[in-house]
Amino acid sequence: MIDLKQLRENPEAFQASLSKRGKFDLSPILELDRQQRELEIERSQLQARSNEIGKLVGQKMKSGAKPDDPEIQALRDEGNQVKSQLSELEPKEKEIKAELESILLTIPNLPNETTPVGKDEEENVEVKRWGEEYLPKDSEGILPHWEIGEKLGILNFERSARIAQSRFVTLIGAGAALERALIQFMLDRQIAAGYTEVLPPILINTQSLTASGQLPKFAEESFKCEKDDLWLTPTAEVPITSLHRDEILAAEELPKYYCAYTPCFRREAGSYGRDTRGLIRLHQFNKVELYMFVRPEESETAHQKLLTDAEAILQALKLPYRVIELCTGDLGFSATKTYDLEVWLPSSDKYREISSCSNCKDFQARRGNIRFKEAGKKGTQFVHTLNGSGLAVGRTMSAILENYQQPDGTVKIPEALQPYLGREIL
RNA sequence: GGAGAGGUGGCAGAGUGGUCGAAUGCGCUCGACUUGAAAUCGAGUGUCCGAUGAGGACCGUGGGUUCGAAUCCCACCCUCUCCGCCA
Repeated sequence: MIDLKQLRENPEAFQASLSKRGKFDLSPILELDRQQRELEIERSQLQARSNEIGKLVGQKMKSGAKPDDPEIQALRDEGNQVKSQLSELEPKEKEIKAELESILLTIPNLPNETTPVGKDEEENVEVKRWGEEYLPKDSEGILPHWEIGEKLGILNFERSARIAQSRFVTLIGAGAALERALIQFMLDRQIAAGYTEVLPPILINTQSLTASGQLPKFAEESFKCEKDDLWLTPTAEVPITSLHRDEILAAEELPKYYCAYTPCFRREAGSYGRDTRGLIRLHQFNKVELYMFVRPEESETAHQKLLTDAEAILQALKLPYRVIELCTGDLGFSATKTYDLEVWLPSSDKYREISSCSNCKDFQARRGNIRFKEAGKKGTQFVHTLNGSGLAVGRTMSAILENYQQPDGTVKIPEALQPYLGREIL
């Protein structure tokens, strides 16, 4: 959530910043805010009088006055009058507050000053490439990963559609083992890099999705259990954001680095016909997520670490990738600055997103009311939160299958992964 | 699913209608004592709105009763214990 107080003081700057992302009209917010504050002043004055009356009656009763004493009767009458005035004001103020809140929740984060300005993914900026020496030399006979996988009998889509729907996969034998090995490999690396492993609930409530920014705007993207106010998590970012929701952390506890393996569930509404084959776009996939709670002054440095730690997995697996920085038009709702990692998929002759590393600054912290306090200092501050995939497991598997395929139809296992899988070749 | 208990400040835990935003203990901060530390003693210590003012809000959430609600009433949510079931 954007900072209403700052918006009030500096509306032009907010408007200018947001217009880099798209069209947003902030004037209804400012108007509602003005009305709300007016009502609040009026209301709290009435409440002050009401409190005063309450105290006066109490004092007089204590010093022996009878309840039907005219003086007390008069105060009671006034009290009733004040109450009826309040009962008119309160609902009005509540309504305005609720409306204000509901609009605020739909406003995305402000882009960072350093975020490249652009209208869509076409204008993202490539930051670097890595591992070009590992690119497959010969594109002759290169198969897409789903063909490799089905030939090896390690993944099956047809049967998965029978079990569930399209956009699901069943991993079989070495395929299941490879997935499991990748998860373990990624977690081990990230734990070594300083992250604490968590295994959160993957059914999560509406408040959690609101805190991280998936709701209210993107309800269509998540699966919901209608009976229970529970949703299937679209990414571990969501439960981990709420791990410290409504908490005031001690400053010494920061930074907090978490990594989490979870399945992720996405409805992929609006992507009909895109990536219909293979492991790239599924309703259910596995991911190892990195998440940070840091002090504001640390967040830019932390962002670099996050990126480095995600990259380290691709480097260890010797998978060629590039880093791009998202432009303002392609930035996710909660992010102020995002680097995507894109891994090379030779079958489509393209780099494909395998990780997205974002700094959300205080945006999620404000929505989730996640603060920290410095001992001896007055007041609290919002933490900064960052999240990044480290990495998407299914997409990693497809990259391995494609980049490590051999002319004889087998697939080599990256060296670093061999101890985890217990074999060198599929 | 059945029965019961309970949700109060960083934690524990008092508080059943009137200076209660809330006793007490622990923790924490500062100070004294000490060569230093521990122990002890003293002072302080919630959050939010608001202009670092006045004032207001907050004792699970939302309503209600009352001049006045942490305290009474209603609904909901959550947690715990026992039984059943179950991995």
